Amino acid sequence: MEGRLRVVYMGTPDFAVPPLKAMAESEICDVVLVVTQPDKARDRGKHEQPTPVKAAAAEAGIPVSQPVKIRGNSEFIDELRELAPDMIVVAAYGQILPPEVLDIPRLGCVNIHASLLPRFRGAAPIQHSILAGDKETGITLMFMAEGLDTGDMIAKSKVSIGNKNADELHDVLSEMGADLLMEYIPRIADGDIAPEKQNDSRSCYAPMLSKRDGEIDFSKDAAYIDRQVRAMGAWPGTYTYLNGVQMKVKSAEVANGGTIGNIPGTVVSEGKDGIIVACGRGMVVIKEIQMPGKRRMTVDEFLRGNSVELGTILGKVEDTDGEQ
RNA sequence: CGCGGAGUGGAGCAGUUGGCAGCUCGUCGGGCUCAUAACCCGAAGGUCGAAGGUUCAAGUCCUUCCUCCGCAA
Repeated sequence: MEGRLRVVYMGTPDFAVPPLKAMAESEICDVVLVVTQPDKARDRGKHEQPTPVKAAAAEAGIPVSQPVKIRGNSEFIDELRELAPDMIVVAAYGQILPPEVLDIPRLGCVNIHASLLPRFRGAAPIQHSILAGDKETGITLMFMAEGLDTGDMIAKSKVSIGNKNADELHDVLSEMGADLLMEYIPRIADGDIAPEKQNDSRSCYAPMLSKRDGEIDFSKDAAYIDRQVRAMGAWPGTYTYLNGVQMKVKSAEVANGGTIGNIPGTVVSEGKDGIIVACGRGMVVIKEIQMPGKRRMTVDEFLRGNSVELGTILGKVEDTDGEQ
């Protein structure tokens, strides 16, 4: 390949930061513009905060653009066209790119997706791969098409899931994404690739998660709850209710023994190792929790100053709360 | 100025209408026991987040500030 590639980078959350940094430090391309979602008022205090990608771009001295909406925004699309990028690289940007944008770069639009496509197209592939109980997941580098994560695949990189939670997997995948991207940028420029179509019949979706996806249903299988706790990670996090008060479950796993006969959610044992709770099938031991206004702590710590009666049933108190 | 909770020995908590600062666990010492995360006896360890104010007297009431956290996004 000849000279440096002109690249426009689109991304928003932490996941998209390592690839941006890798490109910014690279000799093979110039990131001429970073596109990220508009700042939003978030967190306690409600102050507007830059997206992680914006912060990283600022540090690297790269100009940033934050269109509220790209589709139908001819002004912004013209701007992109004038930049004449060789390639647009996208990682968890948060907006669907319209066809006019996909056609702009000479070498195409390349997306870094955190799953082994065609499995788990969509917004939350990492979480869903854990929740589904998959043994492995990975990164797929692909060309973007009009559909949601349906484009031709350029390369994949795999990782075993094991007992990793979503946060750990996120960090690993994010770095893998950066590595895979840097490995393939020159090859894409030289045409040294063999894009592969996705087998649509084997695809499935990983829809965006909501807060409610974090509520534990103890009537489920203990193994499922174990996966749920790992899948939800820092956000949305898993929770249940202890005597009517929300209790975040930060860490839990399947407990040995398969006692039956208890109502799901019943606390059957408590001690240094955690609180053991009956599930629809099997039991889980809750090891780390967080109560409102309190910091995250181990169950051992919690029990020093609080007591949980055996037989207490965890879960939402049935009352007039007519929300569903 | 989005709503709200919390800062008390190493850890987690209690502390009533202001009146000697407590509990559980841990730590250290000793004892019992074939033995133990068990049990018994004893000890150390706290400027009660910071500063100011009210009071004979403030962990407790008032003011300001700092830190942590839940909801909401």
